[in-house]
Amino acid sequence: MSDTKPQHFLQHIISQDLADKKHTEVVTRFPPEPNGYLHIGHAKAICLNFGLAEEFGGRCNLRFDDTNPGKEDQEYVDAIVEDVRWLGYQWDGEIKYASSYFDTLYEWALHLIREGKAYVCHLSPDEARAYRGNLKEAGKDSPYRNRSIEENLADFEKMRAGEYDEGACVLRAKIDMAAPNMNLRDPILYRIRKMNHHQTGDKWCIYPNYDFAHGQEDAIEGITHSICTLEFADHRPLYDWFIENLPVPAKPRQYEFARLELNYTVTSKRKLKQLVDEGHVDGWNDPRMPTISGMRRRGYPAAAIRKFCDMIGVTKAASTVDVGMLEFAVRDQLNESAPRAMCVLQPLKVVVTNFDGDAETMVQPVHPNNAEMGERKLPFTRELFIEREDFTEDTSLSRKKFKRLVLGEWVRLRGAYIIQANDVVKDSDGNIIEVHATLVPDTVGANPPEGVNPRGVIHWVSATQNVDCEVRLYDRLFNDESPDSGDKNFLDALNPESLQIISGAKAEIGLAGAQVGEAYQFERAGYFCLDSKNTRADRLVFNRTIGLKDNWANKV
RNA sequence: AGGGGCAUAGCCAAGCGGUAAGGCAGCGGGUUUUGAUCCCGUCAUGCGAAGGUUCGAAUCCUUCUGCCCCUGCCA
Repeated sequence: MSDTKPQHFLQHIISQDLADKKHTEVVTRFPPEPNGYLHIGHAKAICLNFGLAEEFGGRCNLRFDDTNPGKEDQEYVDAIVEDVRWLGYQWDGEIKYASSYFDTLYEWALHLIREGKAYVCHLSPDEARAYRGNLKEAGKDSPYRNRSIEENLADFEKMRAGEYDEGACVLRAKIDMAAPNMNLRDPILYRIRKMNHHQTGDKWCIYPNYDFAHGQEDAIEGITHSICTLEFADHRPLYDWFIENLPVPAKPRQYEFARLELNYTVTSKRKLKQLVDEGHVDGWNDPRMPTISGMRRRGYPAAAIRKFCDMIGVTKAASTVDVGMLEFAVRDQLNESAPRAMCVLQPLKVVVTNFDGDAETMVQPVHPNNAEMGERKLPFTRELFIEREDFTEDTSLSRKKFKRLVLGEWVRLRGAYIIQANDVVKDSDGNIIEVHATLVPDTVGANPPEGVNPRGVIHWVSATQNVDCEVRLYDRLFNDESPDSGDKNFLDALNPESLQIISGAKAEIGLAGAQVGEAYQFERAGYFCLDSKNTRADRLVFNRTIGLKDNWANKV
């Protein structure tokens, strides 16, 4: 039995490279395309790349792979920067952009042409597809494949100068149209896009493709270990081909790992965007979204996401992780760090008939297992609120089944007195609107006298000194374990009850000072945080980040 | 003869020829002024299948099976 965490395959590779003196420093990078918001899957890549750099004393760059102006936007750049920073990572130096290497990339394209390894191809997209062949059959050479270097140089210059329309031609590498790996069938290096780029403006009308950009960007930045997801494994021979055939300053290596999939969750940018665009959720940062901004607004601590990424490991085996594991990480982190408080979601008034006079101040620790977090004061008054579901007239319920307040019996008010329910007041419809109770003297912080047996402990709040709030309870966005799979429409799996809004909740007075970004545990109810979007000075809105673990609900 | 990748418990995942780590979930019990936390115990005679090599195989060899990815001027 070992108490050290075993290393995953990338850690093994890096350890070996360092031991072999193949590298003296580890340099990684997180290279998102700014075409959408980051989600939990990206969090895995972020933790991996930044984590590896941290672990081995190296550096990690944040680099935007912005080679496709048609799909990208500054809005996404800003959101991604915020998310990475929030997750707790600091990139090395300035933020990098693939677009800042466009001049070099252009020179290298020229280099390939001069070497006779690239050519301008005027096949239409449809023709090019036909020439490419398919998985079973080899492709055939483009009729433009063997034009002279001079002709290609001139043509490429015309492309750059904007003399051709979009789609009229592309620059291709001359590799092998019969290669079993489709990526090697004369891949496209540059295509014409006459549009404004969020970083370079109107400087260019030709843009490099991913394959012609990524490895070279890595080389320019001195990346030692270029880590990407499995679907890029087929691109590695091409990645290496460019590194071999271009005067690059370094020879980075690409490694692939399996992307993260979560059950009950969709993580395709397209589908997340659809949820936002069609209004199924309240934006990219809706608390039900698996986006980093959504999880942040929901109240998931960055540390919990990091812990989760550490828990799931890194391998090359495609896997779908149980969301329960993410939820465990969230609870685990919150349990440790969240100050405790009490909040009654569905208030039922309790009148303590034998309590007269002013409020009595109860003192409770902010955290039951960490005295250093201090104490809080709770006003105990004649009129209180308890949770509607914490009271019943049904005296037949067993003590094991109902550990709360039953008419005629006792219950402990958390951090305060033990009370006995004596009577109920009902409205004309028979609904209980008030419970009359008596407190048992001298039971604050003390065991009850002989013969007084409280069934359990319930939370409460003063009816006269509290803070009103709205509470939002969330459930998983999808009812289907794999809403993404097969030919089903993922929208059909949407959970209609994923959001429940409760107004008129009453929280302990100290919560009036709650701040956005802080997490609280409402005892017996779950973990909550202020909603950053809907909270205003005169209206507190709490999101339930996640409920407490409930071992009892499914059993009895 | 397309190419690439992957198979260890319900879900992740260690293991690298010496007799199946750990986590999540589950189950049983203890503590508890949160039905939480915490603590203890339990959970693969078995590693996709079949052969083979070996004193010894999840690890090596052979064959087979299943799943994922690749035919964007996306990344």
